[in-house]
Amino acid sequence: MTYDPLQIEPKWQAKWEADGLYKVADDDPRPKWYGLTMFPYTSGDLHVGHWYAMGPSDVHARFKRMQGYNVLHPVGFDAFGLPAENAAIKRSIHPKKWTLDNVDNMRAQLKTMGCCYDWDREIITCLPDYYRWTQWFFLKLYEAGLAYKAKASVNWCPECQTVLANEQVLDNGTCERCNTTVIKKDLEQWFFRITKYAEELLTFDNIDWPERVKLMQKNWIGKSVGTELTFGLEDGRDFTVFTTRPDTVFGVTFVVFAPEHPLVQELTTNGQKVEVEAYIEATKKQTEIERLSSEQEKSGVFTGAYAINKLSGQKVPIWIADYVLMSYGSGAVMAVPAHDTRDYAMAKKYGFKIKTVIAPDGYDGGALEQAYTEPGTMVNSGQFDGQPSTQGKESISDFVESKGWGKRAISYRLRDWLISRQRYWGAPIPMLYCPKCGTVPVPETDLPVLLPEDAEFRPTGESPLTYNDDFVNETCPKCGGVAKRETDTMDTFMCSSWYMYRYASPQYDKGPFDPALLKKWLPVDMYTGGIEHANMHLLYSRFFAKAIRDIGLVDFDEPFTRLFNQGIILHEHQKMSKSRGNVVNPDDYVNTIGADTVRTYLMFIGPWELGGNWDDSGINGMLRWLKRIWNLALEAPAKKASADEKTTKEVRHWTHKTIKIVTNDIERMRFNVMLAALMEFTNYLGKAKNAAFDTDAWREAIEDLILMLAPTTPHFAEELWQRIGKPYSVHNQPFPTYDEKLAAEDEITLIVQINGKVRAKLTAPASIPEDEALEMALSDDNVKVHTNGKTIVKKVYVPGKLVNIVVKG
RNA sequence: GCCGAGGUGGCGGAAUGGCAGACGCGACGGACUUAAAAUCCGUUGGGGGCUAACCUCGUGAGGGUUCGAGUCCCUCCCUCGGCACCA
Repeated sequence: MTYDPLQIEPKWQAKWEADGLYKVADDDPRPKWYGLTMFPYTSGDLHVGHWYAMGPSDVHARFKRMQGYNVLHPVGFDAFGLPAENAAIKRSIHPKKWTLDNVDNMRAQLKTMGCCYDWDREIITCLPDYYRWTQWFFLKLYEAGLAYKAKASVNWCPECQTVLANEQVLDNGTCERCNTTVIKKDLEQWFFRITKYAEELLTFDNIDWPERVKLMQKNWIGKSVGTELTFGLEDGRDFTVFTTRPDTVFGVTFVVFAPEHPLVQELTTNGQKVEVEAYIEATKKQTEIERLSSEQEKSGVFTGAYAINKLSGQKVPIWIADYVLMSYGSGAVMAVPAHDTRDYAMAKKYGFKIKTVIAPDGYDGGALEQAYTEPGTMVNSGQFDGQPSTQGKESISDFVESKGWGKRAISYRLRDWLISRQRYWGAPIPMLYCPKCGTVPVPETDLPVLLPEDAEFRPTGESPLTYNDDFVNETCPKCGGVAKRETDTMDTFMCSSWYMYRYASPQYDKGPFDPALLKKWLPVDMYTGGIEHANMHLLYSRFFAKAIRDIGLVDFDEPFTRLFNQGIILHEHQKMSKSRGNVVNPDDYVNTIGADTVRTYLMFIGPWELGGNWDDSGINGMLRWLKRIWNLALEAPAKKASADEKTTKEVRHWTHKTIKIVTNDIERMRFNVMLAALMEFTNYLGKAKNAAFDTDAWREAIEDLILMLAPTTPHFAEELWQRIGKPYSVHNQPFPTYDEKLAAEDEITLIVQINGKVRAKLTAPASIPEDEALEMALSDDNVKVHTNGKTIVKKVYVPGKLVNIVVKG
């Protein structure tokens, strides 16, 4: 009988399911271990990219199981959202049907992977017993003052007919879903106050996350330390600017307001009105990206008004320009052309004075060729002259604070999280508007606010729910009068900000989670998924954990203790996408060579974090390898040689050496190297078979090999385990452990170098002392050739490794 | 522009500062076969050398540190990712 994956894989999947092999018990006394993979979006079919995300993380979870942990490794479906709705519209079917059909399809496909999922814990975010709690969390955040409604200039996608979070706008100014150019709209929207946690989100203490993700989040949050300065107006009023360079305040030669700044309308003089209005209109027409492009030439318009620099007493003109943003700092900046490249460009174009106040080393007092933005010595700055500018930042801030002209301040680039969506397929925001009582939250006991299924969900720019009278008209829970429901739905990132908690008690109906089980399972010990969520899901989830911690629902600060980002799997060296038509469907491979081979091949392509190109030319190598193992384990050699002690010792050495490498590599998520080590081991066993077969050492080697393969090829290992006569199930066996003494080499290859070049490779005992090693090296023939007639200057000995002899002449 | 990751045979890739190219694919040669597939054995970085020992060049380019550099440092080139008029 040869290895036949198509026969054995369905057989074991059925048996595992019937036996509940992967059911996770909450009362298991063993230490818990929570390994989570980012749940898939219900986009249709599973492709090779899903396997790449889910296969290796299943291997790691299975490894932890075998190491004796009570492992929670659940799966579910991220099921609300625009793609489902758009696809449903295109096909003229209901998003619910489309989504749940996809769930059925994807679940069936997932089961063919042979992962150790406990399907009783599956969650689907678009079902009422889930989104009820999404709404419940909204109410909790509202009560805590972390959810608020405000009019804001928001990103609007004309194609999707909805607002987008900043994170959903690509860097070319287009919608991440449909690549339509995003425009700005002023709308009343619900926000979560993520900015309240900006500072805490910058610290990553006690979590083991990749540096690049931490850095991406730090860049996204964009902390700047500076000073808020007040400037005077001619009518005696004040306004504020934010600057990181208070040391340059004596160099201010004009002030710039964002076109939307509320003071602009008041301050603009009659003579400038026409020009200012025209500029504001032109700005509105620009996309955010055009406006923020540093490529674009600077432009601006004079308001006719003047500001007074309190420190220098100078009067400077107030302009408006589109490069100043209302949403950052105070929407107004002091312009210092001598020391800021943007202000310099404005000054050159419109003829503002350029006043040097920070002197570079060796400055001769002449005009600067370009803005000097580095530190230097303060000049033309009154009482502060002569100070180093770094010190000047502090002394000017002190001075300003003492005068009451401003204070030290911190600005963040991070904005509050906009969660309203004017679309149908999402969790309704559980709020009511009463003409008498104002904004009223839906009482917890009335949850869920069900998403009506009979809605006309074509996008119109308003939420489709607006046209559903049964949904909209409601009684005010406070006064009993007529109230109207909020018709916007929530951003789906809200659903995924708390799903990891739901797995702890997925059927619990008295709250989003059973507090005792949450305490048992959370936080997630190992979270894996793509890095594309660095500034979205991963940041929102961290915010969410901190927010509900402060509400008193959880007692940890971070939801994911360790994070690992796998890379992207490409096809034809491009990202897989339906529109490009290069999506690889794993089913075709599963139905011909089996899931175990696909799992193995995906892990062998390269380091998991780097991703790689799917090219099936190498996949046969994996199948060949598994077949070789099959024969190795099950077939007696044709010619049996007699076993000697040297052979059995060598077999044990290889076994333990391999266990050591494999254990280490799975912990490090270096699956490609782990497989290489297992291949070397099988190559060795193939050579040793004739002599070692039927010895205890051989049987141990085969058993340990099967156990080491169990996480990677669960069906294959189960079948072999049974065929060598071991009791079901291989997946309840402990992972092999190694004996350091047996794993250690007792003979080494001693490398002999002359001037750093290898001249001999000698076999020596691992414990060879320095003098013996040198003697052995120097008596080698080839070494003699290279040392004869030369003076030995130096001898280097690296124990157990090499000798380097340095010669001269 | 700033920050980060990376650049190693025909290909995917391996290598705590210590044998560069593990492991796999592909290719070539051989065994088995009427034949093919499958399987098994061998060879496989370039150049030289009796296809021997061995020598030599070689990890994007150029310098440097070191007994010794794919690995550390400096300068530069290329690819990918993030941020980008953020005051």
